Amino acid sequence: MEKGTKRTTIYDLAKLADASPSAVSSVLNGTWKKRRISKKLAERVMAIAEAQGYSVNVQASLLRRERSNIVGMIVPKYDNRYFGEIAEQFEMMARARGYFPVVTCTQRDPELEFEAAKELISYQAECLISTGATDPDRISAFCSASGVQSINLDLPGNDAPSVISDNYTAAKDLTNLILDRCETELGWRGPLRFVGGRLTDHNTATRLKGFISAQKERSIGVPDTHIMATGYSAQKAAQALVSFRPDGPAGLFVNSTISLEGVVGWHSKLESGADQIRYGCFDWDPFGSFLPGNVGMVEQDVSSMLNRAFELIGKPATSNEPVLVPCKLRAFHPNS
Amino acid sequence: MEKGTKRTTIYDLAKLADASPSAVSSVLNGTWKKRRISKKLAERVMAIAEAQGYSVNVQASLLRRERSNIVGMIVPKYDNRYFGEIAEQFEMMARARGYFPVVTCTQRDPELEFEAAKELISYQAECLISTGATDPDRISAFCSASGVQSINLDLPGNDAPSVISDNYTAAKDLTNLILDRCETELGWRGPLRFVGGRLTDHNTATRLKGFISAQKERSIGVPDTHIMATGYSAQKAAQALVSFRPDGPAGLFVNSTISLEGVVGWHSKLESGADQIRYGCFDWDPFGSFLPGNVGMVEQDVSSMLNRAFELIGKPATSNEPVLVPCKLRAFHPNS
DNA sequence: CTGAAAGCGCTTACAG
DNA sequence: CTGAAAGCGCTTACAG
Repeated sequence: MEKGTKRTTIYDLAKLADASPSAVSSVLNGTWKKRRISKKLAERVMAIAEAQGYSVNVQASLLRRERSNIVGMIVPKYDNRYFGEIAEQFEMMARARGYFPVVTCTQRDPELEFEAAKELISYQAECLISTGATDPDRISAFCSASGVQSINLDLPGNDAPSVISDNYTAAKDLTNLILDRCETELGWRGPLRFVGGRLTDHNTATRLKGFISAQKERSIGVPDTHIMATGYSAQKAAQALVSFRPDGPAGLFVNSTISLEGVVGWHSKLESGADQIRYGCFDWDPFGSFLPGNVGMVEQDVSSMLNRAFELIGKPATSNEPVLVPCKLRAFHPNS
Repeated sequence: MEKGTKRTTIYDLAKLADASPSAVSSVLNGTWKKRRISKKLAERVMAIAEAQGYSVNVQASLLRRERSNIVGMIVPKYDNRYFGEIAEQFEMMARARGYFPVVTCTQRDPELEFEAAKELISYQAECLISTGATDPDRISAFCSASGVQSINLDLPGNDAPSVISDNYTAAKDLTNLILDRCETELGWRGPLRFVGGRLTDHNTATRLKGFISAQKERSIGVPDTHIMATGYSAQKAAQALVSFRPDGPAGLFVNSTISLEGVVGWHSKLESGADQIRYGCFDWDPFGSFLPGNVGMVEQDVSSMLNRAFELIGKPATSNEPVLVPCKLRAFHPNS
């Protein structure tokens, strides 16, 4: 409970306990047992430390040990449940493993991404997880130049191990769900439309493949005009749809909850035929099941992905072939 | 681009540049101009540093300077837009001011909160912002014992300056909005019900006051049974409503988007009379405007709150009287 | 059972 | 214009 401008150090404690700084240090970091320091001294030191509100200067301690315990993560945004959950679970899991997690949000900006990575490395991060990074290879290169391990999450890279969702299978499953619902509820057989994302984005491209292939298996051809991958934002999704005024049944594969916002906005403003629309979304949001027309959503398995990522930490990279993690498909009740 | 187990240090650079470590250090941290080091040497050093992929060991640098640049923030959850936005904006604003932001998510667990605070202080955080903390005073006490500044955000404390939303006014405005809509759309005049949160929670209590007082001004008395502040979770909100089967018009003041989930679930399962229900929510979610029956939401002004908080950093505390920041009320189109 | 000493990588008054 | 030296707070072989 000392009040002062300077924080208490082991030297202060040593003086108060009438012991050497070495002994104090050893008591405080738990090595006193094997240094065979007397229980009596140990207890005295611990009591004094407690009374002084002492807390170790980790900066100094880790500098000496040449460690940092920091595992860094960069994440694009907290504006959907997916990344929010990733950040949250990452923190908990890292802490449970004795690391000090530092998560940085990089606003989907490649420059910020790289700056954040450099800063984390300056702070001696021991491992860096790049989540949904636009340019993961640039970060991996910088990391490896600094002797720091890097791992890609959500979006794969070539120069470091990657853990990503099995986008292809999940997209296929979702497409089949939408098709089934269109058939049973509307008596309509497709083809569906694909809304949101960018085709240059790996995940979008993979999902599109699943989308196409599910329909191909039913002998449904998808015209190019049905692919509306115009970007990541509610406005862009809404824009893509502005010229689309359905005159009968229609089905949409919505890529990400961000696009979903735009789709729902468009849907709610249709003056007629809204009940002839069905859609499903790749990504999860708790309000999803209450949105009219929404038949189901894909929830990515964040815990499993992170578990796989943590398994890679500290291990030498064997292969950069992405680890694929299955997603969960959540189907909603029929819109009768 | 050196590859090796050891990171490059200023000593390595000094050897390569044939200069002293002091000179290298000074070149690299920008003080070389005032130390009048020759431009020639400076440029040589910088070129070599670049070539070696050198990045300063901030741990060592800040230890020497007796600083850390770290500003810590603890936040309960990323499971709604409010806290997600707080974390995101905090990071950007901190970075813009030259700090190294570290955000920790504490799962609404008082113990985790305190542990996280201690850890942040061990890492020499210079200031700690406690957002929505269950026991902010405990954290303030620990901080002040370590000579670290602390600031409360979202939820006030007694032992450190607080920046919070003007819950009373916003709740009153929201209540008035719901009442107005009930009157014009349903021809019904209340009283409304209050759903979600805990009365022991400061914000809930304050919002409840605004809720009551708006109705009092219209001479509407609110029976105790209309106050259903049974906790923070979708299930609890849904549970509270399970026995409530309206046989006519009804209006709900929903406290937080977490409770909103429960309310919307309940609402969507009503077999009849759903169109006679109106509700508004204290907190913002982008899907809010698409939820049937939702007349409007309160959006807390995250930027302003954080601006006020940053103004306090580094300044000696003058008063612990909470700073109140106005909220924005977002009204949705009539559900005619 | 315990302490003196060296050193983690940096910075900065001080003395040329 | 530049370097040697001390020191930030800790840890840990080493020598009693």
